[in-house]
Amino acid sequence: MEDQIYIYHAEMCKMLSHPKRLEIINLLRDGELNVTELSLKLRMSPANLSQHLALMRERKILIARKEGNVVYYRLANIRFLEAFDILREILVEQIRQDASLVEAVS
Amino acid sequence: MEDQIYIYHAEMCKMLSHPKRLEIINLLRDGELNVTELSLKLRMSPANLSQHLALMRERKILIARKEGNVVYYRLANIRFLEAFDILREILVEQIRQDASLVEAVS
DNA sequence: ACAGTATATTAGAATATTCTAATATACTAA
DNA sequence: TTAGTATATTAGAATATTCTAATATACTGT
Repeated sequence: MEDQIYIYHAEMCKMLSHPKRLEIINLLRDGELNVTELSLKLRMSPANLSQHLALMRERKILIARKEGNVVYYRLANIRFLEAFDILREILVEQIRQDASLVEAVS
Repeated sequence: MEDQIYIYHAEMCKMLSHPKRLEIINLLRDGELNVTELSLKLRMSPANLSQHLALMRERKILIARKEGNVVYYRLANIRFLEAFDILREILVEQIRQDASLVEAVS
């Protein structure tokens, strides 16, 4: 079924549909970080973070590497950053347009 | 708040997180289509389609143009297709890798 | 004004997602 | 072996999303 590819595609997008998961992707832009480091930077509990990381691991957005007691995460594919960046650019453009609309009215 | 941009970004991704909405974006790749046309191609009820279109309009992913009785939709920004295409490429790559893994094992 | 067509909206049930809190597992070092 | 640290898992309540079915609105042609 051709439909199936859209279902997979949507599932991948779902993984990008949470502010903290997006922030995780952005934090891992320059390389790997462990769970404690991520937890501090994201200002969220390790338990909750761990749930998001598990999802992203399952959907092959992240790869985990265990070293002793510590688990390091990195992006499974650098191209996720391309998609991330394009969407953010579109967003910034839209916000800018909305702002200048408000300008024009006031 | 810097967090706010991640929230907007996630909301945009949410709009891409449904198979039918992704198919809508792909169908509008080459220009506009009206609701009846979309409804036929997507094999979904006009009522349900209309709900998805409304969401995508609100989030400025689509633009509607009314001509008499008929409403034509088009992409608000062609760059959504760039994001769409990159994610699909990543996906196809992943599926291909999984397939060759199955090969290797069997 | 009326019937027919195109699209939109609403209500509400079914399902999915997300969080917090509690508990479990894996490892390290004393 | 025991205590401490890092990470993961589970249960379950709160919230959000999605669908179907019914109804509403807007327009066209007669």
